[in-house]
Amino acid sequence: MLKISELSKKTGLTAHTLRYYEKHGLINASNRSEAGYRFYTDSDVRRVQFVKTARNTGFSLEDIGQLLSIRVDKLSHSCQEVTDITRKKLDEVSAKLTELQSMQQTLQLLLESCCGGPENATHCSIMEALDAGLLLDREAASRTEQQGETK
Amino acid sequence: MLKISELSKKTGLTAHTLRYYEKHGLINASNRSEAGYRFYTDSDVRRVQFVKTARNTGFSLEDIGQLLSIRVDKLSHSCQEVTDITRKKLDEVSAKLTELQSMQQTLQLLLESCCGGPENATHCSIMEALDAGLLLDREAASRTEQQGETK
DNA sequence: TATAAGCTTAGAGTTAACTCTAAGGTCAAC
DNA sequence: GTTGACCTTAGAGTTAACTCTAAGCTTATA
Ligand SMILES: [Zn+2]
Ligand SMILES: [Zn+2]
Ligand SMILES: [Zn+2]
Ligand SMILES: [Zn+2]
Repeated sequence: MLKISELSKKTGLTAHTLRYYEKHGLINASNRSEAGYRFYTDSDVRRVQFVKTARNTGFSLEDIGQLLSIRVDKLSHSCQEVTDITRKKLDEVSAKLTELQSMQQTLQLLLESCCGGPENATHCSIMEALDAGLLLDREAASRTEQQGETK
Repeated sequence: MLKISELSKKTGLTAHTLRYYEKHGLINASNRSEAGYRFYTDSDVRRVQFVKTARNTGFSLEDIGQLLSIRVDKLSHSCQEVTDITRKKLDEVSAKLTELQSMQQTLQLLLESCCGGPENATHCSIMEALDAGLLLDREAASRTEQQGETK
């Protein structure tokens, strides 16, 4: 039987977060002391670790709530339900990934185009690209910046 | 001179968002009608488009505030200031990307390991992997699932 | 027994970027 | 001259997942 601070140490989640998860129905302390202190069983600990693992995998607390419902009554739930949740999350992650990759590429091109030096920004190709709606390709940006540098 | 709804159409930002940006010091309407209606000049429009482009590139509104300060007085700012902002954002994006890629891989492995079928989830390898803290590799997960399938 | 550390609760605050509402003034058209 | 579309403001609500605070018990240690 662990007290909340002990569970906190064991899981790396703060006591605040554990109480937050409890308030939101994800976890529970099986027992309480007479004074009301939470006491966690091994089973409670495993549930918390499940939540933490799912969290690290990217699932939202709402997703995790569903996964936990399945976990406690696997006979009443199918693999398909589990994959539905997983695939939905994968799709979200993939979409976000695509968006971020596009941003990364744009930012890299911007950085490559700019001299990054201490002179004033009147010739800055990053500013120009943002002004132009990022229509410049790498070469055009580079050309523009060089004009500034060499003038 | 455009009214706010016209600027909205032109930029794809809602009138609400445009007022929000104004409240936060990013943009402004150069003129107002006697009744207080906002009127935007071409210069205002270009500034809004700059904001939108920077936003699409991933910059926060705070970043954009700094970029705008540079934009209106390029002589007092250096390319280095611009690249500092850009590199910081690139680093953030790259970090997030790494995190999401790890999630994506985990989710893909989970999906590959699970049959996704209509039978009950007592044998589900996704649930097992989450229970085990995702220590299972692809083969182990697959083996586990197959045991369930073939019994 | 007194001090400190740890526990309890309800509830407020944080973050970013919107998003929306209410209450009312303005303007063009019919 | 009255709809109806559009504009104004201040300010509240949204989202997710915490994060923290206050006020007050409890427990362990010296
Ligand atoms: Zn330069
Ligand atoms: Zn530059
Ligand atoms: Zn299965
Ligand atoms: Zn399965």
